[in-house]
Amino acid sequence: MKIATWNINSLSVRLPQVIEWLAAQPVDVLCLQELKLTEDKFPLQALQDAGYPHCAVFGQKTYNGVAICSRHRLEDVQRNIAGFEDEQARVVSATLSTPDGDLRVVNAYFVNGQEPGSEKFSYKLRWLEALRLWLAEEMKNPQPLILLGDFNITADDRDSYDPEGLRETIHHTTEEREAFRDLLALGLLDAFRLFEQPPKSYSWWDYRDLAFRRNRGLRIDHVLVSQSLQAQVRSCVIDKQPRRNERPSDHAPVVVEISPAKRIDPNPKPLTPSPIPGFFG
DNA sequence: ATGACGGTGTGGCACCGA
Repeated sequence: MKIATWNINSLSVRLPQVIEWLAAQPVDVLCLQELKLTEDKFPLQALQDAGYPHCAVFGQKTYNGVAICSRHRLEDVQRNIAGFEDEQARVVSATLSTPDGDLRVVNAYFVNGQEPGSEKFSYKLRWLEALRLWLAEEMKNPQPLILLGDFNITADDRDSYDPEGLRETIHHTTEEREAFRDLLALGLLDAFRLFEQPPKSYSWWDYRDLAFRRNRGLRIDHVLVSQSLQAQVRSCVIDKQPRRNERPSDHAPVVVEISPAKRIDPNPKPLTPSPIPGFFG
């Protein structure tokens, strides 16, 4: 089971790249952020034709917008954070129903925050706290959960091309990193850091100043899994390939692979006797 | 220090992203 997250910065513009990427990386579930379109403009047919008939879409005009596109059925679709009034379409969650069991998928486009001290920054902190409180309730459910998307936060200095020069600037502030740690404290793990990774691994690069070519980037797109899934996480990688496209998104997709849970067989078959005489003495 | 790049909107630029 492969699940991906990708901020595509306008689905209208990036649809051909999304379809092309899915052909090369046929993940089971693709979580998209920054659709920048309303639901009536969502290219459902194209995704169905690509093998993703189950799409939970939460859009709005101009900004934001998120979607979960899946090969498997999606149930109990929820929009935004329960108990938090929000004009902006930033979260869509659904229960992924597979033969190997259910998984709650929470796809989020976190608030950017612009600049510490700004009105948008305080909105970011309120949004983060609301998310934490809501997920604390969600985590009481025994089913495994995955929280993924564009977090707009570097978890620590390894996630930034210039941690010293950018200290306490947006995506690097103590408040944001504390909010990230508070999410982990709910019982979630940063899937990317479960594995050895190439140094200077980033998921976003500014369009300007040849930032991608110079690898001046940030890792702000994250995959967090509930602890019960830890033993099943096989890999977590950033796919830089689509960032090399002609008119790319500024973000690269992140792909996590999760193996099915090993179940204890309640009726194990008795061991068959060896056909080789005398093998067992 | 600033702007650079790219997307959207009903525009002649401003706003937003990160």
